[in-house]
Amino acid sequence: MKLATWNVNSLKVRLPQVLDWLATHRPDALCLQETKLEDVNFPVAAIEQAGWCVAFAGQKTYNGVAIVTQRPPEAVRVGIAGFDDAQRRVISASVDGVRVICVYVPNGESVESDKYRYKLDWLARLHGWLQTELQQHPSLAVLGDYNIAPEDRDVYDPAGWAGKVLCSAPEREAFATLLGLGLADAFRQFEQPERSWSWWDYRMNMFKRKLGLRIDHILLSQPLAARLRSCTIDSTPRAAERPSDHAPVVCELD
DNA sequence: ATGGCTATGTAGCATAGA
Repeated sequence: MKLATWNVNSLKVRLPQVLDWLATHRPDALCLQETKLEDVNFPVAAIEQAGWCVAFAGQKTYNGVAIVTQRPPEAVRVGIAGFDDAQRRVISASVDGVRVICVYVPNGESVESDKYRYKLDWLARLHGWLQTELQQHPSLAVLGDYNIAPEDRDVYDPAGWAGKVLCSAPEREAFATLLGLGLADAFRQFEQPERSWSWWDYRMNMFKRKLGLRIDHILLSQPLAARLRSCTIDSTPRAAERPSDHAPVVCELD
């Protein structure tokens, strides 16, 4: 079984790249973030004509999440239960016995921003909800753009980013608290190349200079972690014409 | 060099991303 996540930064712009990537990699589920499309404008027909199923929850201009699957997704839910969030950042579905949760964690803007407070509150609500979800769904995968670089080795310039949004201690503690639920960071279950990133700023030729952050993650509950065989970041789409600033992260399970 | 790109909404720039 293959699971993946990709912040596409506008599905309207990136749809051809997404369809190409799906055809090449044939995941059982691909979680998308930042679709930036209202549901009425979501390209359901194009995705279904390519042979895929899709569940989605979007809004105008910002945010928006989706799960593309080979087989019809079951028990689709939008959002975090008990949290009336106007921003479309979470969608979940059951796929072949696995509960797949697609998350787009708030960016936070800067540690001084109100958006940073929202981010930390949002992460606390995610944590509380996942606790109950894990009880109901032992085989649980949480994939998405977490907007957190968990450790200094996930940052091209740890000293320069120290204490900044994406790297601040409260954010890293929130991430560690998610791992404390018994979830494993799939990427770190293996030896990986040093300086592995999932996001590169569009500016200053950061991709060509190999300067980025690892902020997109796949977290797996223990039953799924026991089936984990690989986890990689596919940086090839980042080198394409008009790329997303994020790369897909992929894991394979027995 | 607190800029630098890219996308959206909407019609010359503002907001947001990270």
